[in-house]
Amino acid sequence: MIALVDCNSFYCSCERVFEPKLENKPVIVLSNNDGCAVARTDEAKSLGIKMGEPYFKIKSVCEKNKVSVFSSNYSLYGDMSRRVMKILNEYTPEMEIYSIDEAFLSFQGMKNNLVNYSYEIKSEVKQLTGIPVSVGIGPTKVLAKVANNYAKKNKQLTHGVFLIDTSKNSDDILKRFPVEDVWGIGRKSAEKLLTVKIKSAYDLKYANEFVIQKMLTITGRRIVQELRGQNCIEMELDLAAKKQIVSSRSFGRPIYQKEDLMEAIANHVTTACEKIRKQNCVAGTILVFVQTNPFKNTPQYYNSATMNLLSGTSATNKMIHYAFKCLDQIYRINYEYKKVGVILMDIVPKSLSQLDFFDSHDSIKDDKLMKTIDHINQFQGTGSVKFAACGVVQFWKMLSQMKSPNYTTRWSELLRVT
DNA sequence: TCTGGGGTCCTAGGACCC
DNA sequence: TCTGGGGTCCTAGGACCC
Repeated sequence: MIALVDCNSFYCSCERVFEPKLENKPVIVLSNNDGCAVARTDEAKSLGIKMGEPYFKIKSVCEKNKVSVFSSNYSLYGDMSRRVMKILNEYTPEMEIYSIDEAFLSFQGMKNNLVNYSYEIKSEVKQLTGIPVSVGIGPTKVLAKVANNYAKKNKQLTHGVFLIDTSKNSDDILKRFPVEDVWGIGRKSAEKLLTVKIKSAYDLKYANEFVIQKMLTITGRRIVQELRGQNCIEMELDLAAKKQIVSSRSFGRPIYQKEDLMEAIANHVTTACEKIRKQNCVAGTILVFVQTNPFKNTPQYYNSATMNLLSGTSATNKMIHYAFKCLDQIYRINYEYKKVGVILMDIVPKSLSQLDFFDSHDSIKDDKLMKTIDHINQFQGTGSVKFAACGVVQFWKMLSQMKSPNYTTRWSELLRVT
């Protein structure tokens, strides 16, 4: 059996840990730039606040109902996530960290009462971190997901833990489970399935798998089989290296000048290169894109430029240089830019990277420089040393007006109890 | 005024090879 | 009238996830 442990309204729960008076009150957390609601507590959901809804549209609802609104605080959520995952790992030798707030736990070969075991996990996580979780258990990942969803939606009945198997009684759950809520079935697939009258997880489970494959490709067929209790989606036990690394951000205000775009891009390159060095890899291709605001009634422009490097690199200085060359190709004057980003691709382990005859690969000097920079920034804080191209004022920075303190990652912002 | 960011997998079709 | 068969690699775009 496999368990899916999922933190309830994770970002909101993190905020509540350090502000307990928010318990049982509506809380939402906004995306970057204070754009959309990306996490809502049950209380906020029942006010009708939808996932991904722009904040400016719900602001009045929030004010009227005294909803606590937070900008996202990723250093806090990342740190809380690490704490939760560490505890989960003590309950199984095999675990897949699926996202910042979810993990699959293998219960293979365990003889315990799995439901009771899961209650134990749930209460330990709550006690040691303050984060409430729900646990779904099933013979496959898809069924564990169904079980988790059921546990979350029926808290009174399940107390946050639910097991689903391949027995007849479980079919009753699947009958009442909308097919669009099945893991891997999105809006488009649900629309297609509706044309052949498949509306529930139950309908999908007993559909002809070859017909489903025709409609939804092999991915859809796998879901059918998983619903039947047949394992098709493997557990991924070790942290796979990223195949592409993206750093991008919307601006807090409209940007016109090339110099400002360059500054932002230099920062994105810095972030992306730090990540790629962390996984001991180099990138063979860089892509830079620029974009105006599609929601605004202004002249629209989107463009990107790619550069294939002769030899892979992870050196920030080199990559900034290439990124600027890309920008030269796509920058057009007089547009109101809203967003730029950098994507690193063709990522391979540094040890396997092809060197080049004319020394455009990472020289020993570059390697030393990057190591030193990473080391300083690790101990003195991100951005303590950086390339001048990254700028100092950074007035293009994003909005983040309601951010909570970095309670767990910054000495100066520790919670004070008075 | 105001609408996020970071990923993965799959397929069709083009280009190319013998 | 009439033009093979089998294969690989690459890319863009779609769909999905959190």
